[in-house]
Amino acid sequence: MSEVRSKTRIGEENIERILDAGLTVFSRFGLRGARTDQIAELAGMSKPNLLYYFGSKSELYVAVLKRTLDMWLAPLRKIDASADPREALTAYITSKVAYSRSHPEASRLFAIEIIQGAPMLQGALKGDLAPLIASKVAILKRWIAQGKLKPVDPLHLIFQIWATTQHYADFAAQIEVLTGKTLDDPAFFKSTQAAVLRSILDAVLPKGA
Amino acid sequence: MSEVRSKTRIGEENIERILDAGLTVFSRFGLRGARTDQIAELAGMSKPNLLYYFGSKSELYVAVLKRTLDMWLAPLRKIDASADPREALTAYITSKVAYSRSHPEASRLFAIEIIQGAPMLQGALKGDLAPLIASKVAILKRWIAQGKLKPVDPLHLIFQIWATTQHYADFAAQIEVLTGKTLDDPAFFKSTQAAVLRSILDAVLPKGA
DNA sequence: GTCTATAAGCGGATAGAC
DNA sequence: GTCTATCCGCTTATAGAC
Repeated sequence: MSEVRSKTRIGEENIERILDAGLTVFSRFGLRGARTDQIAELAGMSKPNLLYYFGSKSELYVAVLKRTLDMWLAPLRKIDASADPREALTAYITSKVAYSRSHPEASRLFAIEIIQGAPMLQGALKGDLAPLIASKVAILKRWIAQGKLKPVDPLHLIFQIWATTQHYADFAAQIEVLTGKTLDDPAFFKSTQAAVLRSILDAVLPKGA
Repeated sequence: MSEVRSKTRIGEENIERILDAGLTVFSRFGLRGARTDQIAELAGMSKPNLLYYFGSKSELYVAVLKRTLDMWLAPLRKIDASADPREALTAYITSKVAYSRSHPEASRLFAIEIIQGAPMLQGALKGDLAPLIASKVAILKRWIAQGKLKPVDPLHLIFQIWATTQHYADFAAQIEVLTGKTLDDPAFFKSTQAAVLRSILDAVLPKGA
């Protein structure tokens, strides 16, 4: 609720370290399951010191969510009506898979929050995400009307992209058991990107496009 | 670790109620975040009484996971080499989406467990799931060799099916914000099933099949 | 088998010295 | 700004009567 303290260099550094540590722990255990102790230790400081910067555990949780959300939505914002659909979708899907490799914890953080009913994220979903999605749905509809995409349901298409790209971050533990690989393996990363891209483009691009 | 008590009718009933309540709470908060109190209340009994049947919270958690896993894997087991690929995949995908409607909590339970690194499920993944997947991958490969499927990566195909079908259970809160609908809405359920089915079949069935 | 009461310990948050 | 010490509520689990 209250303001985060400190604007000195060392203070800023500590805040960054706390937010990073918070992301790691919250993305694994959610708000309830996370231990403040664990976050403080990971950030390399004492628990009271952490609480000097963030007044409470849930305040820190909200700060982590908020910081991560912008980065999370960046690739989607880039989809532009004037772009070529194939190129725009390719760029979006490619960057989403890359994001699952570079920021799996961010993906898992939102996954846990949403699985729990998005108690802290409801506002952001309704206030920020919903209008953003509405505008992108309009773009997809225009492309469909122009015959540049097959007449698929735009929302289901977006869900499909999210599901398949984020799956490799959220379910990495299962994927590693079944394949022995992670996205950090260059060959596996490449085959993943290709498989996801191909299945979606096949489903939405008109024949011969 | 220890054995679950009681084999009387009333005892069996209580055990069922506890397992059901455990699924509801664990699927929302995971092992750490779940409160034994809450599970007991939902099961309509006192906490000590719950602990009479299951010695500890994590023992109950493992029991819930175990009970749910079989049901979870049932549709996959049915995929048969002698079946027609289109029919087999249609049946599998259709039943997975139906399962996301009828048992969203089961889906979310595994999602949370796997996001957390599958600490309790590692054994089951390696011992039960891995061999099962290996056998289904072999079937998919045979179909590809016979020209009945496009030459896609079988594992990525399975991941794609899991991702897109389970997404509607795991991210239901987000989907409800964005569409105003849940899978309990008959029209939305139908459009979801159609969209998921079409995108995957389009991606894997040879042209004209 | 089920309850009330309670032990035992964890974990979030604060006090106050430095 | 950071630490040690500590408070206190909450949660798991047990004891023991019924």
